Amino acid sequence: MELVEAKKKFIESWGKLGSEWGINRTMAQVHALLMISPEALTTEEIMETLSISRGNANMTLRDLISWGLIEKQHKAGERKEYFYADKNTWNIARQVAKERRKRELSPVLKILDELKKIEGSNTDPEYATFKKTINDINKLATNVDKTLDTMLKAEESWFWGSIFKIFK
Amino acid sequence: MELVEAKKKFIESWGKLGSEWGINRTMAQVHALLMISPEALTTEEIMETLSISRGNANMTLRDLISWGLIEKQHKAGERKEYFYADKNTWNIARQVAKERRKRELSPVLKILDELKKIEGSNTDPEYATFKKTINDINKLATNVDKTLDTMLKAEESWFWGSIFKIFK
DNA sequence: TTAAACTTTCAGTATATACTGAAAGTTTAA
DNA sequence: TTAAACTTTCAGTATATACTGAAAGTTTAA
Repeated sequence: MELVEAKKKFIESWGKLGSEWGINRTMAQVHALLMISPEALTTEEIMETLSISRGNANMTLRDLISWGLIEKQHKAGERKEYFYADKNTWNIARQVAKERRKRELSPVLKILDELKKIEGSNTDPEYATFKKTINDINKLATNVDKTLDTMLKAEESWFWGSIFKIFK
Repeated sequence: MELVEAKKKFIESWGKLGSEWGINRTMAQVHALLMISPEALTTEEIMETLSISRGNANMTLRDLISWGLIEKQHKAGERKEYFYADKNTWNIARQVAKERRKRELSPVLKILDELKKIEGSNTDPEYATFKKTINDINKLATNVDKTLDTMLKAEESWFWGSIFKIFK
């Protein structure tokens, strides 16, 4: 396999994985492209490489910036904006975890907290089952939340070292 | 908040969370409904409660079964099929992790493995960056894979106990 | 066997999501 | 100021995804 072909395959796979995880395919592809690009790229170059429109490229790049996955760069004496992706995989994973926690896990935790307060009689099976399920999900979600919190603060080698020390 | 209202809210939230994670909203809602239902339900009851068509209900239920999240039950002397959801949250989490690992993580690992083999010169920045990114992602993905493997075999209390012992 | 009671399929349609491309907006240099 | 070189917006459209509902299929009981 040629490098050019391998790049294509990587971009394609990353896009597919993204779409399976609720991330816009194009966004994942642009991210993939920038991750394997040694230099920052312009909107123009991204549009051309991935065959997408200017509008799409612009929106997607802004989105990636809001996810903290890429950054704008300015080159001296140039008008164009360049886009550069952090290539440290651990940072990427942490960044994604951080954003998803904020955008998705936190709101759910808030709702679970409210739902925990519902009153009723445990002799009512409807109530008992609801109560138990909500409590269990809440416990799990809280544990995940705490683990993510630790992960966000952790160094990669320490994190995996700790995990594997226990899990062996 | 009344129990009825709380149930609605839970089903709605679960559906939203699902759709954010690449799971069909209706599928997540049906699962939510069954999770808070003390008794197994018929297709008919599910259709009515969630206002969905027979076709949709049927497909969704089959999907949930293929994810290992619900099961068919037969009641003596009845023609109808009943659907029942495992209510153990840890089992649910494990089951979802297991399926997503099989469906999504494994294929990616396979592709990364291929892409790792690409040959080239490290003096070529295009090659060097590609190589490094692929290797890093591969390492991370492998670690995640191993951790999931442990999780799949683990008891809930042991798992979280171990995690928090280290993370404090 | 038949027919009632169910489940499954799938063509057609609706809905949600993503994308285009041109127009409007902004910035910079002269 | 002007105009060239860019970026942003967004109405209109395309595409992907989900859903409906009726017809076909299956199972069971008598």
